[in-house]
Amino acid sequence: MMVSDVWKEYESNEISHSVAHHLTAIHELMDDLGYARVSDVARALEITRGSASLTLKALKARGLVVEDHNKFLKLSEDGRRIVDSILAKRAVVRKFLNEVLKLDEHQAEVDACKVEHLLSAQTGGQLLHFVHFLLSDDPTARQFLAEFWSKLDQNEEWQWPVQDVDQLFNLESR
Amino acid sequence: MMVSDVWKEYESNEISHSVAHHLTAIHELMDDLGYARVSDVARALEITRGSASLTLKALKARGLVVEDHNKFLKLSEDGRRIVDSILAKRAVVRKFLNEVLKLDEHQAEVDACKVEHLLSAQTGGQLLHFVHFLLSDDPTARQFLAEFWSKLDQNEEWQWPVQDVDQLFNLESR
DNA sequence: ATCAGTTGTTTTATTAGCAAAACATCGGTT
DNA sequence: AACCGATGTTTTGCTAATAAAACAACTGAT
Repeated sequence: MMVSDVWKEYESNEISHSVAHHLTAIHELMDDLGYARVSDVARALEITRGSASLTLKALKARGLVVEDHNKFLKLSEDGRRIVDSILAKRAVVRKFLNEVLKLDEHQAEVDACKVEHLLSAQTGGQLLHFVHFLLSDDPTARQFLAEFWSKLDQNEEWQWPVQDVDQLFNLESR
Repeated sequence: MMVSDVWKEYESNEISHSVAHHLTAIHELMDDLGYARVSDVARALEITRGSASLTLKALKARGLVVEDHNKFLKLSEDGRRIVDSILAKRAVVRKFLNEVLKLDEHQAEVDACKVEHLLSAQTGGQLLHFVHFLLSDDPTARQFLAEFWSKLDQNEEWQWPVQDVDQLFNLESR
């Protein structure tokens, strides 16, 4: 409880969803085209050039994006660091949702995209360790996954959403 | 790839972070006080009464909140369903982050709060199955967790953020 | 050289979510 | 009756993120 302490930290996120995607768009455009201009970012994100222009101006002011002598954009060192951390989290979450929880690729992609910029570095790192071990060839991990997946194929024990998750765990986890 | 297809689904979320917390605040106030008025919600969320009044008016219009003859609020059937699904996701995510990944409680609470309203029902359900089995007394699950935790205590093999997560998995998972 | 298309910017407007302040309405004290 | 405090609403203003439209500048083809 004490909900009020926690929930406002949401906004305190320095990287909004929009900013995250403007930055990653630049990164991917550099990979794909070798360059990234305002229009390229706008096209990639399917927003107007005007909107992209404004957002990118702000990102230049924040020092996350730098502009060429000819309006070519690239990520600053800080921007690159942010993109790295976002892409790493997205990849790990997507892998977990798709390859462990067996959600279809689109759903995994969408959910990963929604949360990628919200997870702390701590969380991302721990999740990476976890998924890495889980998907390794360690026999214990393999056996665990096999058992989990076979359980998945059996019946649905609860209807979602479960009313009291904590109670569900307490009743059966001992 | 085809980033543009996916990333805009973020906004298409019918339940915003703010709305999620207005609804759950009503739910918790009903539990704690037995009633929920505009002022109570505002206090719980630490926002002004004016802001809460506007948001709650919109929620009444959307049919998620209903108002007593004397300004007392409660959740509609739809509102209750939404709160149930949000709270279930929050509980499962928090449990996973805290009890499996061993993140401290505050971090787990904050991250769970950030993503609770973003995960699909599918994802929430699958994650519940996973965490439930993982924390059960199944010997395979127990052994797997024990091995994972012992690995955690050892050294950090990578520096976060990892540049290419997929490559990390490909190199070692076979 | 002109004309068309692309590009980048700016201005205006919209929406969600907040604060702040003014206002009205109760309910109880005194 | 007069006052005080709590409550609910409305109005005004702010910021982030968008669209839409107007505009200027450059590019290339003819």
